[in-house]
Amino acid sequence: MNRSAWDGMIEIEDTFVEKVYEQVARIPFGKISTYGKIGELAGYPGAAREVGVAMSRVPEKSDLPCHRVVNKNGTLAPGHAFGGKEKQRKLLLQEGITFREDGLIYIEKHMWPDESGGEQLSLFA
DNA sequence: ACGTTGACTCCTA
DNA sequence: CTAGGAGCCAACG
Repeated sequence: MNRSAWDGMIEIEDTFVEKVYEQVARIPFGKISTYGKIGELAGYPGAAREVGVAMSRVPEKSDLPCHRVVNKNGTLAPGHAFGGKEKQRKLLLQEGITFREDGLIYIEKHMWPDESGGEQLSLFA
């Protein structure tokens, strides 16, 4: 088709960033993931830093749930996103994410994908 | 091709 | 908690 058909469309780029966006978009409601894990899922293990950069490049109009991506420590972004950590914390709270008293997220509780033993997926009955 | 940069992660102090 | 340093990797000028 002509390029006119792509008018206004984002160019299809098979880049690292593209795949990262896909993985982030797959994070289910009420779950969170880490930069490193997202990069790993995207096929770029160890590229946690670039995942962060990719997030910063996300257009505001995008529906990407970037607030569900946190660093492994359980802390939120320094504040570049969402207009501050407080806002991100609120977004996560609305999704049922629980925080510790020190403000850190229970990573292990809401981590996605859930790779813990697989006791949940084992049930078929 | 090279040097910088960065919403990372791990370590030490 | 903060402050460095090192390793890591892709995007960008």
